[in-house]
This record gives sequence, structure tokens and C-alpha cells, in this order.
Amino acid sequence: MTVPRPAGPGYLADPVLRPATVADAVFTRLRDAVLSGDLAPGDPLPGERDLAESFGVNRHAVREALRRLEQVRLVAVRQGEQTRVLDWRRTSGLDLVLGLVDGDVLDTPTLTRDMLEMRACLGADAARLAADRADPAARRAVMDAVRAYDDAVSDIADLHDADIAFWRAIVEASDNVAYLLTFNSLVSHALAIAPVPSDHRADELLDIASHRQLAGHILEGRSADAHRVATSLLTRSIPLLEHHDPVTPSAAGERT
Amino acid sequence: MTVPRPAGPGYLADPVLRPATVADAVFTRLRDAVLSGDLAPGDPLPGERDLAESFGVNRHAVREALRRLEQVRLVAVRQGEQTRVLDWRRTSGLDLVLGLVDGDVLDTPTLTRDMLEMRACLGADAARLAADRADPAARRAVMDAVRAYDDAVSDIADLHDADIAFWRAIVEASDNVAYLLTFNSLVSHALAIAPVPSDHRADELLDIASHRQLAGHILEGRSADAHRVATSLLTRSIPLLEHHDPVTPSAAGERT
DNA sequence: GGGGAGCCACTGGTCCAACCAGTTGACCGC
DNA sequence: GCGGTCAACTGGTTGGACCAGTGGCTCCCC
Repeated sequence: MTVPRPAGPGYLADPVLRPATVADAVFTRLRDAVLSGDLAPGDPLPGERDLAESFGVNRHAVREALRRLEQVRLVAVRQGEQTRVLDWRRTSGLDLVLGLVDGDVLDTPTLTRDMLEMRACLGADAARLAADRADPAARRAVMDAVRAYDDAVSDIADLHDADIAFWRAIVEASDNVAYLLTFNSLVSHALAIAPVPSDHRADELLDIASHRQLAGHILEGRSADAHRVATSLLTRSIPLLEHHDPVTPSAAGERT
Repeated sequence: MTVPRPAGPGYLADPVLRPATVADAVFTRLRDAVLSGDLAPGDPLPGERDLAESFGVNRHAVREALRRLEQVRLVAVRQGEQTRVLDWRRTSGLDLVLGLVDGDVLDTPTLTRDMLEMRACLGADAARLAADRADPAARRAVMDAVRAYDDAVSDIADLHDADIAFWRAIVEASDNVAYLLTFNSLVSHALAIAPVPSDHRADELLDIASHRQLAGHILEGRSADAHRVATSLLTRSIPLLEHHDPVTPSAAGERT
């Protein structure tokens, strides 16, 4: 086997749940090459046969990797033509994020900051919408979630899980599928990127009172209050990470 | 060929840029089965060999489709075990959205509302961040974009493109990769879902003054003002779509 | 000489057939 | 009854052959 198995198969699953395959290795290699800029947008990829040979794998494995790269819109494939690299900054979706760390495109602190900002933005608006239009079942779920949050204070790890469940209930209550799906991406990638963010977020996580207050606002339809409290909760973790950021990559000026 | 080619290969590309393949057909069929609930979370899929036979295609085509389903976290695959259906409401990302229309999970008006809400939420915050920390090159790009916007007023289609370019410049200026990637998903899916949203958005698109004003706020670092103007611009299209929604998917409230 | 038709050498798309490698559970011997 | 073994699944990987679009080169005709 010429291609070493990657440590983790991307964001698909833990190595436990999903052992890396040959196609995973090819996918990871090509993805990183694209994200790091080794393969620039517009560049043609070698033919499938050439890739297979250079990676020392069968062509089918290469094809499966290319299918996944195509799925995340890193490359464009057309029969008869060469496979071309796309400009991921213009085409790819949020699910790509985890690869950005591996690809040395963004450092982890900056990426964490970005995702926390997004979390704050979405979470606050979801809380507002939830207060406005959550149906009874969704309100009950929020109530249950905040109650479970109370019971989790003893252990910080449990609290972290309860926090995710709490916000998931709110996002579900907002009845906005786009928010829900984005929340999924944030959660799965946040777990992979910052396994122990609890240190920085203790202030937020331990503020049981605000969580209960937020739930109350949602349950009683006070959307403006819900938005305010949610923003207060979600933004307090962000500035803490600023001075963790050693280099701000001003990713400007690429015109290609 | 037992499997009919799907009209469009999902959100990968136009049929022009990317003719549907056998694997696309299998992917679409299985995706819709999952999204529509025909295949419930936790259900095992038939074996690859069985699927290949029942679809009348080669096993490799099925495998490529499964790779893509796995990539969007609709299924979980492990060697030796059966492939299982995941709960997409808890696992999948925003890139799934377009499939939600085909899968009869959401009607187009509701989905459009959801994406417009998300656009408003992200766009306003991106404008705020852009005003706070855009680097000179990004500010210049915003300036150029609003200038190009002026020149596009003659044609509503051009205006639509210019609007996307304008917001892209702002999102780029916000220096938040998560926002950027989510913006990409919104743009590509919005184009596919609501090809002619111009009718409802004319009020927004034709408000050149606000666009120029917003750019000014960003260029001069007035983040609060930028946020306010952006919100004003982005929210005005949302309520217009409400009464386009024939069926409100809440438990009660049937109106003939 | 210029332009067009057609061939040919690419590209990716599809298929067949076999075998490898984990998982599971039934079966058989202790 | 318990435990090990083996067979029958599952997906993973490989090789090779052939189909099907594309694009460029060549060659012929005008």
C-alpha cells in the first residue's frame, strides 16, 4: 500500500466508527492539496489512471475519492474533459471546515473564532424565531432541555452535552431547517476541532440562570428578550479567543 | 438501463455542466428515500450487491452513490456491517437543502423563507464584522462591488448577479470563513430553488441608496450602522413570501 | 492556402468477475 | 451450558475490459 492511511477519515466519523479506507486516503490527500493551494483553482487534475498509479491504488478507489471531492465542490468532473479544481472559497460549503485545519489554510484559533461567531449569530436568531413561532411540542422540548441542563451542572462534560442539546432544542423550535442543518455542521465540526473548549466557555456554560431565563423568554414568546439573552450568552466566549490568535491571515489579494 | 436518469444531478451542477450518470441516479433515489422517510433513521440498507441488482446497475455505481450519501451524512457505512440510515435532521449539513424539495420534506416557499432568514441573519452580521475588521483590499472590493451595482440597474438579472457579488464582497470582508462557506451554500441552492425571486425582491434590489449607504458604513467602520442597514435590506423580502405559503406545516390551522 | 470533415488519442463512465477483510451468528465439541 | 470454530454474510479492493464523450490533429477538398 503506497498511500498511508490518514489518521482520521476527515469529518466522516471517528476512526473507531469508520476505519480509514484507501479511498479516504486519496480523498484526504487531494482535498489537502486543493485547500492548501498546491492545486490552484482551474488546474486540471491528472487523469484517474495516472492518479491511481501515482497513489499506488486501483482506479476505482480514485474514482470514489473524486466523487466525494465533487460532492463537496472542490473539483468539477466531466466525461471527456479533464477534472478541474474549483475555487473552494466560492463553491464549497460549511462542511469543508474541518479540512481547513488540516490543509493549513486557517489556524485552529481563527477557525474556532469564526465558528463561535456563527454560533452566536445563528443561535440568537434561532432563539428569537423560537419565541415567535415554536409549536407546543417544540416549547416542551426546550423546557425539558433546560431542565436537563440543571441536572448536568455537576460534570463539565455532561454540561457541554446538555448545552448542545439545549441549543438544538431551540434551533428545532425556530422551525428553520437551514438553521438546523447549519447547526449540525457547527456541532460536528466544533467537536472535532476544539474537543475541550470548556475552559474558555466555562463562564457561559455555568450561567444556569441565563439559560433558564432564555428558556423562559422563548416559552412565553418574548422574542426580543430571547434574542438579547441568547446573544449575551453566546458572545461571551468569543473575545477570549482573540489573543490566542498568533497570526491573523489576511487572506486577501488572491485574484487567480 | 433500468434506472432512469434524474432530471438534474442534485446540486452538483447543471445538466449542461454535468450530465447525469448512473451513480447520480442511484444517489438521487436513495437520498430521496431517506429524506422522505421511506428509509427511516436506523434502518439498514440492502447490501451493495442487492442494490446493484435491484437498480440494474453495477456495484461500483452503487458504491459511488453510497460514498456521496456518506459524505453528506445521510448514511453510515462500516465494513462487515450493514449500511445504516442516519437521522439527517441531526447529522446533515446545509448542502442537503436542495434535496429537501425533491424529497417532499419541505415545500419550496417554506424553504425559501428559511434561507432568506438565514441570509438576513448572516448578511447583517457579516456587514457588522466587515465594518469592524475588513482589511484595505477587502474594503476596496466592497467599494468596487457597490460601484458595479450602480451600473447594473438597467437589467434585473444583472442586478441579481451584482447583488450576489456585493454580498460576497461583504462576507469576504468579514474575514469569517464559516460565513463565507455558508454563503456559498445559500447562493448555489438559492439559485436552484428560486430561479426568479426577483419579483419578491425587487424592493430590495432596487434600493440602490441603501446599498451605497451600507457600503459607506462598512468602509468607514460604522459597524452598528452597517448592521442596521443590512438588516433593513435583507429582511424586507421575507414577509412577502409568507402568504405564498399555502400550507403552514403546524399541527393546527387549516384554512380552506 | 484555408476551411471543414473525420479520425484518433485522450478524458471519464460502466461493467464483469474475482478476491480480501471485517462481523456476525450458528453450529459443534467439550 | 460454555466456548471456540467456521461459514455466511457485510463492505473493501483489485484487475481488466470496454463504452462514451471531447478535443486536437491530420488530411482531403475546395
